[in-house]
Amino acid sequence: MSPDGRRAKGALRRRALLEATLRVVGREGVAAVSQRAVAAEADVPPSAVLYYFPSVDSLLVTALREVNDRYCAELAAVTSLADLASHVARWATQDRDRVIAEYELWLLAARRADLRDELRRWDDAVDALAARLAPERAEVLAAALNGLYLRAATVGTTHTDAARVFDAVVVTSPSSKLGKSGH
Amino acid sequence: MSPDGRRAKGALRRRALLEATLRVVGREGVAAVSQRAVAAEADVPPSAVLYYFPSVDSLLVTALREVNDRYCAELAAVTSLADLASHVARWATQDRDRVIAEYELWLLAARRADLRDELRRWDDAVDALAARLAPERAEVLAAALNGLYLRAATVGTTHTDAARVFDAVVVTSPSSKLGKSGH
DNA sequence: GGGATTCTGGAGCGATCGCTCAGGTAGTGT
DNA sequence: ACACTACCTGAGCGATCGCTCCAGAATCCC
Repeated sequence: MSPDGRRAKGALRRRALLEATLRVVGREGVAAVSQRAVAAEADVPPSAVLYYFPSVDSLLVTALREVNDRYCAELAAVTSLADLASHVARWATQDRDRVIAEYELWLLAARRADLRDELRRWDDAVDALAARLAPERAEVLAAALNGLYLRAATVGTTHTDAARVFDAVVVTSPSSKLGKSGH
Repeated sequence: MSPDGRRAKGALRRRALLEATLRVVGREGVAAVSQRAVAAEADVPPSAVLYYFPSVDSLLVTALREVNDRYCAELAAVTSLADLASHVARWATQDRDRVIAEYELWLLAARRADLRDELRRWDDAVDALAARLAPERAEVLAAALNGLYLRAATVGTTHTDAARVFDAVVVTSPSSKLGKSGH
């Protein structure tokens, strides 16, 4: 192993560029990701972008893969429907920009054949979570989660909103919904 | 009323530009909408774009509003859950490009404050439909519809898939799902 | 016909894009 | 100190962007 100080510095800059890319996507969208915009956000010269990545596109793709990693990991760590509801509520309240950024990247993946596998990872993570939390209602839960995720990008969804929907998914009878809503 | 041939011709070109815009969005995404790209798609000179619309952006916004009109009208015409399921299935099979295009425009609206009302129209149309088809389960149905719509852009959802999810939304007991699945 | 209005479209300006490249800088091994 | 190598960067090229401008063609009103 050579603890080459040069390489270490380089790896640090590479990471800074990736995070700068995510910030730009969150703030202004995928379309705003350009060599110069990311460089300015990361406070490095524009040519550094194309030194660490073969193209601007590959930088974007790498950032997308990283976002997907984080999302899948977050879903994998969810332990219960109540836990899931609080995640959804947090997305809708604090992380709205992040949710929109993820949607933009998701849409990018939906359009490009070479990113199809990233879409699968996303879907598989959702399906696995749904199957784990509500085996008999997995399909509905997966659809509801995706739907709430979409709503989170639109308008503020509160914790009780999300919890109520998930309750309704697994409840034994719709009339029992009168039992309790606010936990 | 004056059947001015000049204005009639102009209105025709204006409409051709709008539909060309939607085709470009469907095929290559919002980012690909440029003065020259739309002009080429509509087979008019580039300067015509900025004659009929004050800016490229306003052309895009007008196209977005039109897409939203169509989507809301389509939802308003749905009569039953079975009907809704067949719509979802058709989106996923034949209209995948259109769905992706609508998502791109939806995302554009989610990011811009001046298009917030279009987002509301979208959500209201979904909520109204859900309340109409399943009054006691409106929230879940709305979330599930949004979730299926998202899945439609990803991977092929069949008619029975959608129907099964909607059945599960309104079914009285999850154990009754054993009754019939493949219909 | 004449004149006003509406539409058409080519030229081109300044800005930005992704990307290339030659040369400069800095850390490494001896 | 030295050459060596890996890392870094400013300048700039060709292409495209949104948009302006203006001269000409088409059409309606009189």
